[in-house]
Amino acid sequence: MTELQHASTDCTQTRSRLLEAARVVFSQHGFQRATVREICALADANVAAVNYHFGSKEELFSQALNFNRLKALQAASIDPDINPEARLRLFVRDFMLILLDEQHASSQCRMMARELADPTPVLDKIVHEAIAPLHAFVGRLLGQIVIAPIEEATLKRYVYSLFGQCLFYRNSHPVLQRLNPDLSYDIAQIEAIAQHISDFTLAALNAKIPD
Amino acid sequence: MTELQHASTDCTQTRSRLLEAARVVFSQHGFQRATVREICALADANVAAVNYHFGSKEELFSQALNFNRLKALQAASIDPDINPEARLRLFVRDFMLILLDEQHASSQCRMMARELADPTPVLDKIVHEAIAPLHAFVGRLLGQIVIAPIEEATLKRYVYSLFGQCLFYRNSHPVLQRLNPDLSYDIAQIEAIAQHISDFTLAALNAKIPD
DNA sequence: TAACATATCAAACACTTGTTTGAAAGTAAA
DNA sequence: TTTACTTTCAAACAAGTGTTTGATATGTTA
Repeated sequence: MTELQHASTDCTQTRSRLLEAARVVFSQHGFQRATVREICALADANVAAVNYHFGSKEELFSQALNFNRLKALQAASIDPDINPEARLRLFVRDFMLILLDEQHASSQCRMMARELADPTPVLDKIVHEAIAPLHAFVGRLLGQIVIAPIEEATLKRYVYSLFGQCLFYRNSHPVLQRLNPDLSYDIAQIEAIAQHISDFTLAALNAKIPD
Repeated sequence: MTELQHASTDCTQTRSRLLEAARVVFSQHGFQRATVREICALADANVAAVNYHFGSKEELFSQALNFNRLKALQAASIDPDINPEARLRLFVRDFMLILLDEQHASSQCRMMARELADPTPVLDKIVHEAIAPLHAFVGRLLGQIVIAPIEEATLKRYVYSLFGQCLFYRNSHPVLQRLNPDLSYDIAQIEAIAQHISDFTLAALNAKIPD
């Protein structure tokens, strides 16, 4: 059986069930805490299935990663007919939906966010294929908003300030949950958060102009 | 031997060596990945020492926590003789030094920051004793800067925006390291980061006034 | 010194983890 | 059907983990 057949015929049912289960479990517990046994249980497969189909837990994680949604996000915020400020608002809104909306079936991206603070061997791939382009994209976007010429290093700090605000809601979620116990995000709340971040960031950027 | 003696006599040498080693190892690897064996090796003690002196790894972690530095930070930024904006700048500077300066012997605080995204049984204690007061403190500070009356929820989002920017440099450190491989922070760089965050935040807050 | 509590240690325990194995079941072509 | 190959499975493996144990040292007190 060739590679191509291996990837398309229905003998891959278990394989794709594993991938989907992996995304759920990894995004919930992170690479380290997620166990092969839990993934296999969710996929209704034998414990040995992961190593048979993927070779290792790490390779399963790597193949479960999917950056399509992040790429689509950038494509959607690139329309030249709308001004940069509005494009930023669109971007932040979609980004926060990816990060926070559990219904949004974007566990492929959420499983990524968990690993940023806790290096796994796959982090190099994540940074190279997803984060670096994303930072470059946001850098260009912010560069169009701040009209005055600014140094590359300064622009970088703006990018960090924006991502810092966004990622806080995901990274510090366990803390926020304890600070107000009835926390849960519906779409309206996520959009409100996104609007705050956009307002806050745009206000800071625009105030830079007079300098 | 009473409890009091137990805490003061020199028979506690091993005990305090364990506490110090725990702070180093926990702040480096986090609670989950840190191993009792590594802590004991660093403390030059037997593996059984942790359970003999503390009962469990978790209790060792709990006792190794120390919020004094965070409390001192708040006390230093409360001087009423300087205006709120300058107090904010002081706070952010000290906070970033705690978060980023490896020399600064503040591993007690850094070991805390690692756990925020990855709940351990001790997170409740951390949130209750350290983070909640810290958020409240920064909330009051920001409230003095934004003169116009704002809702409690809005103020909260300002606090999140500030902490998000600060914590980003710690939480996303593995990512930043890969984005520019020659990354390392000396005091001047940390102060530059702190200044950016303060500038960015104050610009955003001041721009809010006309609304 | 003798008796006693405390502290240290090597070894083992109990458990979880990712992974491997070898047999059984399923599938498709000859 | 027979043959060859793929997939599944229960069981075991190997390594790492926090913890416990029982003996041995150490220090204190009577």
